[in-house]
Amino acid sequence: MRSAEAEDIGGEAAAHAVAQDGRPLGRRGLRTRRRFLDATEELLRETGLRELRVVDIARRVGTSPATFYQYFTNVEEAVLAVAEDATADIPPIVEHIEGDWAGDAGLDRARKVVKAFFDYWDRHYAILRVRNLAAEEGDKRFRAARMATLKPLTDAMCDRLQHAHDEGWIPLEIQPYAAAAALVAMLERIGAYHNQLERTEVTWRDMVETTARILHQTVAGQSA
Amino acid sequence: MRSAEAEDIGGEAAAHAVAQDGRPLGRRGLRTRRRFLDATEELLRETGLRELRVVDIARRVGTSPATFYQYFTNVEEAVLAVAEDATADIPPIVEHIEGDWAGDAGLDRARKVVKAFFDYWDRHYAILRVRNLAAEEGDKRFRAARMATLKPLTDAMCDRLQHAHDEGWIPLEIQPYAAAAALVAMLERIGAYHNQLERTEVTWRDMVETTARILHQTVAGQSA
DNA sequence: TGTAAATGTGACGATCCGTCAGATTCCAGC
DNA sequence: GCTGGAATCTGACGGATCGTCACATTTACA
Repeated sequence: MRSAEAEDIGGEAAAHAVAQDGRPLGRRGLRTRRRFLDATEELLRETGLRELRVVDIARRVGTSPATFYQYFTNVEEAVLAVAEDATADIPPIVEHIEGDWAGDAGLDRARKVVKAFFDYWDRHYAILRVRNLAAEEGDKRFRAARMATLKPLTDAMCDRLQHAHDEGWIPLEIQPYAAAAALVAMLERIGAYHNQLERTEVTWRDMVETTARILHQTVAGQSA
Repeated sequence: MRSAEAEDIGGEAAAHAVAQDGRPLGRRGLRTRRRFLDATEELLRETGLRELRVVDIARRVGTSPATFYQYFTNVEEAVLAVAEDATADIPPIVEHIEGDWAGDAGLDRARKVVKAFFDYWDRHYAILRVRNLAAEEGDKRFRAARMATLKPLTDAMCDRLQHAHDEGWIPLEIQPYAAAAALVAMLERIGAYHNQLERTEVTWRDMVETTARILHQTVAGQSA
């Protein structure tokens, strides 16, 4: 439910959003921009990246393609803006990571992290997978957007691994930053397709519990 | 180096390859088809998925777009064929997984697996990331292609985890299939961007060693 | 209410898609 | 080596999307 006063028109970027000619956007402009972004994400869920057409986005918003180009130079830019919005939901997950990972409390912490991460991907899967592809294809803006979400997670995880080192919980051959990256990579990939894995043999609960245990074992090692 | 006698024109699929009207392909046709596939993969490396144009593929092969459509109904189908070819390099990795994972020998086995997996991704990254996107976007053919490469790996890994269970190396709460999927997911994701992680702080060797240890710890647990 | 800024659009040339009829190349059999 | 039919290739075309521009409409506010 949105009120007219506190209308949600997007994250950081939207506040400074400008039209293609550089002028700052007014109330109506911001609303239109947001509708384009919503339509972009919807179409990304419904059809694939390659089938994403400016015409379709404009049609869904009920406007003409020409209008679209007043807000974005091309589809990629709209997709990028959607991707940047997804960064806003990361801080709560980081908070779950910070704290004590020792023993059973740590295992429970691991479960919370995994659940939060799965939930995050379930909400944003359409844009996240596209963002990651673009990042891997070398687009610097998308790479920066991915970094903005993964760095806080990796840093927090790295911090815990460093602590585990100091406590002697895990072997010295495990490089904290490398391990943090590996664990985040695991979470990211499973987040992307855990729903495809869940069948009769493997349930959502199995995936969460097992992933949490791998995570905990790696971060807390012999702490129990 | 290719001889005229034993010309490599592609994997399984190519042998049964037919033109769009159903006729089987002759010698020249198979060669042309292979050139289209090579050009497709090259362009996938050089430009992105969204920029992949039939015109460009045809131009690179030195033929007209019309010719392309005699071999494939659209770009997706050519991309799919390239993806299916990449399955051929999987068996050697599976062989590395099979065997005893206990103790230091197991750790060494883990290293071999990680190296082999990284190498596999380095060779095929362009097509693999596109294949995975298409699979996640719901395309059944791409999903099947991914399954064809990941299932042997996951099954082999699952087998080792089951064995670890039986030996009491790892806790019962770790579900073998779920854990196998998680580990393969980790390998896949790190394979996709380990080169972006490797900087002054983290070297290729760090990534291999750390990933191998996470892998070994999860598969062999307290076996040492 | 009037006016300037903000926002939206029709129309257009360029490019790509996918198809088809017809041209060109290959090769087996004479 | 010649030839007819099969295999392969292509020019040309209608349809669709892209991205741009000059101009129309709406909004904000004095």
